[in-house]
Amino acid sequence: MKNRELKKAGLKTTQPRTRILQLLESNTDRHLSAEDVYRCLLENGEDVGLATVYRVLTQFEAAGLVTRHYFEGGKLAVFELDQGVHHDHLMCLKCGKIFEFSDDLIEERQKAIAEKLGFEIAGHALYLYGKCRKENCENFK
Amino acid sequence: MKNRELKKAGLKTTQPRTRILQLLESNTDRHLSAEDVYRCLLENGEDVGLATVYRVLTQFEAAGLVTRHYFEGGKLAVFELDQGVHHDHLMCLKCGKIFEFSDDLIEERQKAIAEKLGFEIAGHALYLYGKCRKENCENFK
DNA sequence: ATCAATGCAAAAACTTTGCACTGAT
DNA sequence: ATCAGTGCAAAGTTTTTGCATTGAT
Repeated sequence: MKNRELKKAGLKTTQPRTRILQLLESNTDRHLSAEDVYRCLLENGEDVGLATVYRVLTQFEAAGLVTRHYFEGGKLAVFELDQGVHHDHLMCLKCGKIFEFSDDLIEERQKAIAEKLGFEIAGHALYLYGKCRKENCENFK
Repeated sequence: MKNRELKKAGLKTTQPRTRILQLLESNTDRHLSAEDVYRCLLENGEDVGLATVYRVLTQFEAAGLVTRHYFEGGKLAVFELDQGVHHDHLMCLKCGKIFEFSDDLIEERQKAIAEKLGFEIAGHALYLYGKCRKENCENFK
């Protein structure tokens, strides 16, 4: 099924691409940076280059397979497997955990606002930042 | 009045800081990167270093005078003078122009969502991306 | 066999830091 | 006179690119 997705995107089924897709699939609850992906693969004995990870993730993004996020604090981008369902993000500044949510009302309002301004929306990103409940909150690494 | 703001932030009134604040004040409709600020100052015959621009902008941010944004496409951060009124951003992917808006309903929903998840909101960012009306739309530089 | 894809190393892009000098009080 | 603030150059981070080699069809 990975192969199918790659094929559909016009990408040859290579080892790095398959492995990266697998990794993202088994980490749908996390958002990984290119460096994260690279390290994970190395730890699993895969022999990839960081440049390839960047290239592959960029290709995946172009193919609509993954979404790239720039969270507050900017710097490194993180990637998330796109599972078809749109959602926004809520990030704990203390432990870095990311929660996802979706709100029809907000989506509607966004559309209305854009329309009023004569804008054709191509994408949008809503990030909330805060502190999650202590019980669930681990310390930021 | 610039001096007052700087004093209030515990920052000495120096030439670079005053100039940068002035520049931001006369560009409230644009969002400038550190590089932008640097170039503008050089063009106006000011003799500043890029490092100083970064330092000053970071200090301004810490003092709550400016807000740093990481727009899609990430990479370079842009800065906006904080004029007290919260607002969200709508960016034209074609010409780079930024429109500001604010919607009470969206704000409310955000609060409600965070509350439901037991989250204490510290900040949030809503960015819409799209294409603005042709008539107003200049080409991206 | 072919040509896309990879790994490595080098470069690029953006930002921060060290340090000796300058400037505001 | 003092010590924060500055400019410059060097270093740090994250990401991209060039090129010879490898690998999928």
